[in-house]
Amino acid sequence: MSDFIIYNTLSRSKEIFKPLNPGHVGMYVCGPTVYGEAHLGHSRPAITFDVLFRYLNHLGYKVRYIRNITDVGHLVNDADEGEDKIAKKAKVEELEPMEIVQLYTNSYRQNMAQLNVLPPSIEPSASGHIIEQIAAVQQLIDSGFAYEINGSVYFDVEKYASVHNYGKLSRRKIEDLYTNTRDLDSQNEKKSGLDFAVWKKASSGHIMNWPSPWGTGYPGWHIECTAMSTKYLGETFDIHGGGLDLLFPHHEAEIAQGVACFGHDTVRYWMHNNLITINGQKMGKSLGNFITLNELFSGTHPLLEKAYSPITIRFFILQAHYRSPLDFSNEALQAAEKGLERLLKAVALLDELIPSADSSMDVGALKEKCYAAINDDLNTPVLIAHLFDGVKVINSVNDGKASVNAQDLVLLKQLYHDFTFDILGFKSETASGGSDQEILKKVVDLLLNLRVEAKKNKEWATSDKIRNSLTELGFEIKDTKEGFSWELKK
RNA sequence: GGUCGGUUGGCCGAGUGGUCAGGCAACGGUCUGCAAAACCGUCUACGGCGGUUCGAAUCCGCCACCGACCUCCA
Repeated sequence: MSDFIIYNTLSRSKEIFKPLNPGHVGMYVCGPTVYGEAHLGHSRPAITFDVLFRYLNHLGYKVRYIRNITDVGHLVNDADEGEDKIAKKAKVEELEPMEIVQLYTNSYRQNMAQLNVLPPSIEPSASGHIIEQIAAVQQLIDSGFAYEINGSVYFDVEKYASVHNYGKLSRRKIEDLYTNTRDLDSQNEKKSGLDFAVWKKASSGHIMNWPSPWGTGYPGWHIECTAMSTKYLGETFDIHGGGLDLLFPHHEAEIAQGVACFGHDTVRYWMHNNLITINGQKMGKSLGNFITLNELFSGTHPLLEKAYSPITIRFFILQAHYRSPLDFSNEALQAAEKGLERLLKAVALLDELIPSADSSMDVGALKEKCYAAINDDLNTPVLIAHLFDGVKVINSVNDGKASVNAQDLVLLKQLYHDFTFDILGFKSETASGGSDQEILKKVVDLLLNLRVEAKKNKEWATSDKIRNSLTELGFEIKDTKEGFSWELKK
């Protein structure tokens, strides 16, 4: 089998993945800031790195996957200078900040479960790691790369850049940054406009704050990831993932903080997923064009023609490569919905195929192609294309136009089970179980048996009325040699 | 303004020097009482201009357009 290759943003090239400790992988992915409902944009990194997590598990690695919950410290923009996002929302709704945090954390987890995103190994929250963050800030001060002014602590970018390469991840030159940095009021006390806060003094109206050696305040924007990733994964770990929008300044700052603390890089492979656009424009809270996952699942948003199931969203996202931009449209979502249905139907059909003596398909070659695709920097669109090639064969076997022997059928089932469900994380969403369902099945079977009788007697009007009425109610009726088959469409 | 990325058929979206991407839609056929589903077939594109090459969507140059980051954002 080919090597597993990952595109490392740091080197801007594809590299063979070799974990630091054989058999084990440590990965850290930037999670959500829980001050609002999860939206379409949140689904892409979650799903991308879920597939990575699943695939590494499939390869037999023991993976520790950390995805944080940011519940403190991110500043809002100019409108509310220096105010904590969570605290701001709390005032508006007159709730305790931690109530907001809990509400949206629960909501996020529920949405992730709907998308069939596996829970990470550890989901640490920033508010639960204040002590570690204070320790990290102290370490930065001790190393000489951070300084305290008026109860706030800032990272000294200029000093860092004189010894290390600041900007190596985002490929920014420090001189360019100087000329392009805006002067914000709050930056007055900083030595340089490039410096960023690692600890911020709490203003009078700031609800979320903690005591520290520098007075009452809250952690800076980037320190939580440094503190929590190294706490759980060590000073050096394998993979750090996140959205492309976090490349600068967030991940650049993380690198600087890590190097300043430990004297060496902490991350071996940096991975960044591209963003989802809507009509060619990025989604953003400030642009007001973002669609929440709950709106997507229920179809309640002016931009949506209908509801789209969570697994349809998952399929839509994985049909594009994670490093390519992906544009949202109803047409594309509906195409994804039908494609997914076609794939899942064929996989279900595998259990009904009757093996023959000979085989007209090469399962081994298909398997090799599938692994080659996923091994090439998680090329899920090519992987899915290969799976569709197999779908054609599966359907042909069912039609008696191709054949598969018993041995190949076993291999084929294993292949589709591994890739469709275990690695890509798709699943069938048709309703199942429950006594209501059983009754429903009996009633529909009864009606369709009546229809079979009508057909026998060539009473086409009756037969069509039964089928058309059921179709109107959302059933799909198919006549087969044995009689009929049906399913209830969503 | 700086830095980086993109422009592929009706739509989405792979692909990096010659050979089928794939899905959706459309059209024709097989099957069917008629359908549906499935299968077979058709639709063969690569922003513009120039260059390199026997050969370029793929490499190089220029131009146009779009986007991202530089400011909280997945």
